[in-house]
Amino acid sequence: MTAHDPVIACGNCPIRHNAICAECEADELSMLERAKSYKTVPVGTPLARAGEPLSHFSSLVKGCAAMSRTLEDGRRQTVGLLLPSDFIGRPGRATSPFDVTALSEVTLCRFERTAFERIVRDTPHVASRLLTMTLDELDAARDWAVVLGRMTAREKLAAFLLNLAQRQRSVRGMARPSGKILVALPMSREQMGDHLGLTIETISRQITALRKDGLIEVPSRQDIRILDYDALAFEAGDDGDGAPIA
Amino acid sequence: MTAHDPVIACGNCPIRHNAICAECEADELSMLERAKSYKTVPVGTPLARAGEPLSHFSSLVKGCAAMSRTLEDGRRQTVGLLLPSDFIGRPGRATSPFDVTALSEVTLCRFERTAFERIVRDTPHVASRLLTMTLDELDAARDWAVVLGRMTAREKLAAFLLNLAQRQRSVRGMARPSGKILVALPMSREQMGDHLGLTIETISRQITALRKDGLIEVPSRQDIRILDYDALAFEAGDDGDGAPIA
DNA sequence: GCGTCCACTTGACTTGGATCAATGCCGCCG
DNA sequence: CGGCGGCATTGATCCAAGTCAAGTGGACGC
Repeated sequence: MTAHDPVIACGNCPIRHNAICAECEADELSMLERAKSYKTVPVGTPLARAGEPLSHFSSLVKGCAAMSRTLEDGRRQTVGLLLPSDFIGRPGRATSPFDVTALSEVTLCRFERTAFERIVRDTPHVASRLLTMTLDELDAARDWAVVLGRMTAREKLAAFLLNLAQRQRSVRGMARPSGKILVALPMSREQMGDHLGLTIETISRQITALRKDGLIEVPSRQDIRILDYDALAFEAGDDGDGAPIA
Repeated sequence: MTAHDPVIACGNCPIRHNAICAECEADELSMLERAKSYKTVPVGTPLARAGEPLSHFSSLVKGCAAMSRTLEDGRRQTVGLLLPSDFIGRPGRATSPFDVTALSEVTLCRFERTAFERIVRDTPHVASRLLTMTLDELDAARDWAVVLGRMTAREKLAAFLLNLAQRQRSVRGMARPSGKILVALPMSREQMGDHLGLTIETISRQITALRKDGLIEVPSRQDIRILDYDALAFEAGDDGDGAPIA
């Protein structure tokens, strides 16, 4: 993206990790250092509420959160699952268009919003990195539209498990996995339903079906072991051409 | 977003229109001028194919296009409707993740990809504008997920008509409309179905239903007149709080 | 160790939208 | 002007997922 490769790493904080490079002045680094602060919150904490002001731009360092919208009659749709390296908020807008809720204990790397806007404006590496991240999120959101609009319940569940497996692995630095993979479900069946546009009962039935078909094991409520990655990818309508399912 | 307001306008081309400002050097302007070229193609032209290289970054100046993915079994989902000011392609990636097809005669303002990447890198205003546009598209894509995941066929159609009405008006510089509005449908029933995750028959039935309920008129196959904007917004689950339906 | 609670699972039935099958309508071309 | 072809509408039926209603089972407190 830029002429500089990221060099200086900083734990799981993607802003500093990806946006600062050794060739650039130390000023940028110290500016980011001064502006950022870490915060850890327990499971269930609302990190943002739709329409309400958001004082910080944050990047998720640890844990898992869900971005969702709830209609007046109670129907809820999760529009994004946030895992480490994903961000909350945006420069140039004071309010969040969605609710964001911590699905587990969550650690955030936070930047006060106006300070962050200044950083984005003055630091081409950060702006460039943020653009790349946003474009990637956009592609992922559009991929997910295919799942929501055109897939059966079984395909939706398979796509979800594969997506989760890939993202959990990629955080740990692994490429496309294969064979048996233990996937940690950081959410209840209800939240899975909200993510996939299904009811809790349908989620439950499809988990049972995939289990009976030998594609997955369910060691506990919050874990699913994928027994045959490629077979599950086939169920998800992924023809194996590497097209990412979100 | 930036310290500079856009001043120089250029027809419907959003890059130059929004990204260049009178306070900045003339160099930026002439660089963009040299790099860009216009191209007009007839209805049905493929503007991009999923997985295949994309030589240009383009912005849509006139007409309408659909971004879609087709599964192997023929199921298709439109993941984005492109209207004037929307863009095709992205810096930093040579291939398109989706098919893009012209739904009408389309005029593009095109920048050769590597030249555009240089412009984005060297011109903070363009980069900043592109980031804002991408963040807006991301919000819109996530809003659409609520429609696809949680709405009934009737609600989906209502949301679609409202969305189209708003976007067609906003191009012409109007805010949220009300009363009777003629919406031009730049697509077949099949393409509407692909956009909403419904079949052609369901689209047809729901149009008939909304017409019989006095919410819309159907003067021709490619036009729908909204008779009561607020009532239609109610059908779409829009509580009128101004929350955009995509 | 025993009850209680709550999330999950399973079963029975309903229903919204898909599917299959005509039929209608309009534009176009000879 | 008349026939042809493709899109759109309408009707009849089917089925996947939703809804409503019991169970189950593991975690936790007492």
